[in-house]
Amino acid sequence: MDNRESAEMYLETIFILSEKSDTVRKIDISRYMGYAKPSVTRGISLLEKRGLVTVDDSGNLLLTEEGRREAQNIYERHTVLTSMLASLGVDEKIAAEDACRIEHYISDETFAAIKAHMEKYK
Amino acid sequence: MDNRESAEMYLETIFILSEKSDTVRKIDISRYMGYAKPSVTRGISLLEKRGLVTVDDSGNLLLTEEGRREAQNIYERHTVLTSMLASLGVDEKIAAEDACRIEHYISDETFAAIKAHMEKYK
DNA sequence: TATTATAGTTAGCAAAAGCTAACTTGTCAA
DNA sequence: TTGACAAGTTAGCTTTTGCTAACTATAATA
Repeated sequence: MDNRESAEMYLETIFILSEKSDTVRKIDISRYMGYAKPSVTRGISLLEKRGLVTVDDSGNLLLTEEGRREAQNIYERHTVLTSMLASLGVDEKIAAEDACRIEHYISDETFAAIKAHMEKYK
Repeated sequence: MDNRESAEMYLETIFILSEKSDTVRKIDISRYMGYAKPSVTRGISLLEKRGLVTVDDSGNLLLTEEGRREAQNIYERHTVLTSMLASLGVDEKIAAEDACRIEHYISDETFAAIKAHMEKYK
């Protein structure tokens, strides 16, 4: 959770699954990400400690306000980067895969520049 | 050395230092990367095992043909990505830092698309 | 009620890649 | 020749983040 890729992927996954269903449990994360249950247990508990996620009595995951903000940021990076790559002619699937990796590594400044560029030319 | 970022950074560093000086030792890598000597000892030995680097009797590092090819690839990614970001208006220094991170994570296809795009508009 | 399935946890392993402490070795100067 | 510094190695620690094995607890079903 130091280079934050892992934490960001958990957040993004919670966010994505929340859009599709009104309840998201750890097992859903586990299946979606292809991770073993104990990995998810720990991953989520780290997010809880950071105040980004809460878990209610029924085991439903909820993003806190800060968690939601972060998740949305990452998801936006994902979509903008994917469409940027696709606009360069990269195959849609590969574009999404690459976006999914680099979304964690670019600075705010770089992302802002890419986003501005995409808005200008769309 | 699994997501290959680390190995690629060692290769790239050897390549860059080779351009500036005709001998490159582990201590030079250590200073350039800001890593402790034992980290470099291990990093380089993994590259040796993979046949990407050799070390001569005087302790000079030499890229093998394959090592050189890989190092050059990464370095090219670095330069192309940096100028791509710079062309979007990202500050030169930040562009280089970001390029240095994402150069390890984009697919060949994506890199080819970016490179083609840059060549077209330069 | 007893059984079984599902969700989740605990304990502990593994790999990668950084680190420090402390050692060896070789070279060069006094 | 001796002493000291510089380069490199060895041993072993640390963190992150995946994993499996085995457990618990809850809920549904026979």
